[in-house]
Amino acid sequence: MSKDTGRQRRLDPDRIAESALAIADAEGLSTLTVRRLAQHHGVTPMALYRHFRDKDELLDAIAERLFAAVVVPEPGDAPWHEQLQDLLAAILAALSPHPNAAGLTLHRILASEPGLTVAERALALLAEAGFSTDQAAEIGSQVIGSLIAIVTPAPGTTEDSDPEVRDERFRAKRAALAALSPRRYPHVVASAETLVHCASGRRDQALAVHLIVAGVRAVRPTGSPAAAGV
Amino acid sequence: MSKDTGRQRRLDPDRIAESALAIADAEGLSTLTVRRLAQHHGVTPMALYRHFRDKDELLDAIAERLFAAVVVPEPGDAPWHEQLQDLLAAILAALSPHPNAAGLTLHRILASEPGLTVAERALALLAEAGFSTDQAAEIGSQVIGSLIAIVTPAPGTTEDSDPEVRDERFRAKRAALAALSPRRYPHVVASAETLVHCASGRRDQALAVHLIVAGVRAVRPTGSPAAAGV
DNA sequence: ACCTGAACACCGTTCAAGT
DNA sequence: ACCTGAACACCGTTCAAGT
Repeated sequence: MSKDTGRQRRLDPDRIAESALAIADAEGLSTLTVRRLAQHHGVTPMALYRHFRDKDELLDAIAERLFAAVVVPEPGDAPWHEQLQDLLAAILAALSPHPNAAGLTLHRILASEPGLTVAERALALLAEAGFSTDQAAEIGSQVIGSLIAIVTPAPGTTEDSDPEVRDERFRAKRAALAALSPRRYPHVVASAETLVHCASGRRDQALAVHLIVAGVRAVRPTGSPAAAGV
Repeated sequence: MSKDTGRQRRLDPDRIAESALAIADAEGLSTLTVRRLAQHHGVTPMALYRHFRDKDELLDAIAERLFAAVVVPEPGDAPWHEQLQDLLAAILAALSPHPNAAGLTLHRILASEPGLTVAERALALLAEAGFSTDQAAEIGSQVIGSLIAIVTPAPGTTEDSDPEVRDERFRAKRAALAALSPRRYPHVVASAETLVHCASGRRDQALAVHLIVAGVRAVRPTGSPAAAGV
């Protein structure tokens, strides 16, 4: 084994953020503590503070990783709304493997280079659609927020590693809804099964993206812009 | 002073939840601790556990208060989408005075009577629109999530009581965006001002509701239902 | 430069008592 | 029935040392 092969410090920001995300994925964001993370690296809690100023900066790094995983589609000739749909699908594809951590991205998209790349592409498409810069900012913020809402499950649904505990809570929730008065809450009782599914993150993502894009198209200013796209 | 006038225990769940919401409003959800809440009532932390099983049940009570503040419009003769728009506006009106606590409602709408009342009305309108029970559940979940996204500001924007500290952070964020390369992020830089406004919760709520309702209308099944509404 | 160890000021929560 | 007091097992973070 030569000395320069695999030469790297035990700790670096990337490896720390990676393992932090893994912990959040496996056991929930609330179990991700500095002390637990340090223990996972066989190190004192304070060792991590050489690489992150505080815990919030660690969470920033996780959000950055999530945005970096978005495969932003190249600008093409398709209508703006099709390209927007593809971009939203790409964001969802990056976030949905990490439901416990996805919420971190909500207010951090402008705080890292990968996030800015995603935001820039979205705003460009909205400008192409004919929205003013202000409208594009408003709508872009709303759209990213809706996307996070799609992917973020109720706390405690993904966090328990024991599938029995999860299933138990699942059944309990369904039973609670089924026990409601069908006279007072007929639609809630009728939709109980699907509502519980939605609460645990198993949403129809294609429908949700469709709904978002359709909404954006509908509020588009009527005067058609110089750019392409129906 | 007669004995039966104003006779009530120092602590009861309603008063506790009320003051808890006030603390969250004033100084942020992260400063709402059991110990701080107890101190506010001049009582030992454990005294609160006579009225709430744990902190999560306290948060449930706050969410219930928020849903209870929604003035659900009476069913009327207007088209379903107008009634839906009014319902969403009513929810927004109840949540937006409490941006720091609004996020609590996301996954708790089915956990209290006032929340169920709101959910039932929304599902009824979606059924009237012609959606199946499953579709209505999917779409209703998505809509409530988007609403929360409208009202929830970036953490730290409302939490600091000092307006100087808030303004300072505000300026810092705007400056950071303005300092970006206009070649790489032209649209982000152009929208910087509005993006920062949106991040701090000052969204165009009417536009957002319009976008949501328009999206719901667009994904509506084409075969028009027996019920009224264009 | 990178990590340790002890300490500080907090958390939510349990348990056994008090009145 | 309602509240207290002490304690437990945690937090994030500071500071002063170690190598």
